[in-house]
Amino acid sequence: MKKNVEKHLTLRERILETIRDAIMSGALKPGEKVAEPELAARFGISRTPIREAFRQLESEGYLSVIPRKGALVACFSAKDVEEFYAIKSILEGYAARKACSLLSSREINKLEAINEKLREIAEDGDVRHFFKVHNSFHDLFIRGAGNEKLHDMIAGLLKKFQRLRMASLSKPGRMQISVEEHEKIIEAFRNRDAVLAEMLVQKNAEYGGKVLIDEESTPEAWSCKGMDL
Amino acid sequence: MKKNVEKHLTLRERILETIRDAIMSGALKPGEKVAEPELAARFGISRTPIREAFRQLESEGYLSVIPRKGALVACFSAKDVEEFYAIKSILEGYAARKACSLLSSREINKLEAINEKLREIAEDGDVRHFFKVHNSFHDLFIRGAGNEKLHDMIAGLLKKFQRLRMASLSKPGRMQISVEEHEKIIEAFRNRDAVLAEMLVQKNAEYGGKVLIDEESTPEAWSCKGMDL
DNA sequence: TTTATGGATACTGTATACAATACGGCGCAT
DNA sequence: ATGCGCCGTATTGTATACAGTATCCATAAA
Repeated sequence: MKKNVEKHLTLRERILETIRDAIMSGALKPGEKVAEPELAARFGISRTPIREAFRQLESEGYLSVIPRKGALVACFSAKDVEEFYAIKSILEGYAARKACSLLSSREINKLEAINEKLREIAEDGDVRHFFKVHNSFHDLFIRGAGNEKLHDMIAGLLKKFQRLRMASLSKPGRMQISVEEHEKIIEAFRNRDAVLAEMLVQKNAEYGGKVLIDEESTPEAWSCKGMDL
Repeated sequence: MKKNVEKHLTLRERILETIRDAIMSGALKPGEKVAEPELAARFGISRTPIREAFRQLESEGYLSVIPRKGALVACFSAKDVEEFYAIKSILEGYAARKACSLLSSREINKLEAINEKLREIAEDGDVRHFFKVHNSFHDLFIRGAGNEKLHDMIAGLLKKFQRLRMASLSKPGRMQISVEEHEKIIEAFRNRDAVLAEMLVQKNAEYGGKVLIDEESTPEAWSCKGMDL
């Protein structure tokens, strides 16, 4: 669309995106082995860029690389999920508190518009689309906190756990609840009630986590229970 | 000492540590170019492991790699510093709040012991030693929050900004103040006053940042003002 | 004197070749 | 039949070779 100019991506960068997308989308499943020669053959390139991409994916937490054994797609334990949502809750809550006094009314209107769109999408039941727009909602007020590093940090976390959050939003009625919660959050922003905004966002995040954890005992898609590793 | 058995580190892992240490210690200065061939020659190895280490260091934020140009040691802007300490404050504060109800009295005693040691070291004025023990103090109660991911996240952040924190602790009187603040934090832990503990830890972190930022205008060691890049 | 241009040089990006190690299967002994 | 050990194969770790591009400097023109 707009970035067609930048065709000078290195192979490493492209393969990095490709693998990361495959992991996020679930095409590569947790616990699954990812072999260099196979990928090299599949994409018709040498192992070198693939290995370098592996190193980045390892640092980002998408792969677990065991020296001289190979790379596995990272798994989540129930504890990981719990911890993730706790951290998400804290960071997003803080972002909301800060954003409360920084957001322009124009931006708050934008949030309102996004949420109305979400309401429509929720009725259609298109989870993937909902997810995308939902992200833009959170992105907007998190950016609004004026702390880039915080924004990047949250974005990185969310990306890594994308599959989980998608699963959370897929639970019946979850999308509608989300829209209503957003409504309250927007109201808090309008009233410049930082304490309330922080609290609401925290609860919102925590709820997302609970939805997943309460359903434990079912062997969720993200777990690796009983895998040999 | 205990892990001498594990001599089978890959070259990549060793070079990774070496470069990271060089950056953290300041041997490689912010903005400085890091060339692959030079390192390869210096350590008598090929470029391959070095390049892979670069990819990890890039993901960890130690290097800025510009495609087809090379790698530079990452710089900090005043905004970076500000944002860093804001995030540190939030995360450590939360850790303290959680730890408050989870720490055993045995662990609180340990904190007390560490702080007494810090008091002694502060009198000697050995900043490096103080820094090390100081880290173990924070590490203890952050682990005490029972959230591993949170601990790893904070540890990663701190590592990246190690030079800054060292600079902060080096300011005259800073070590003594730190010891006194720790004393109050321990007291809050003993009284299981989670709200107070969180507040104190937050203030403690914020203060560390202020010390650095207030001294701006002086071209600090971590800044890259006026560099060509 | 300043700027533009061209080529030499050096570095990055990628491929390939080689070395070292882990895995799996087969045979043998108990 | 089962367990142990050896060997072949496959995969990872590292080195090297080669291609493409950016940088630097010298030379020439304005």
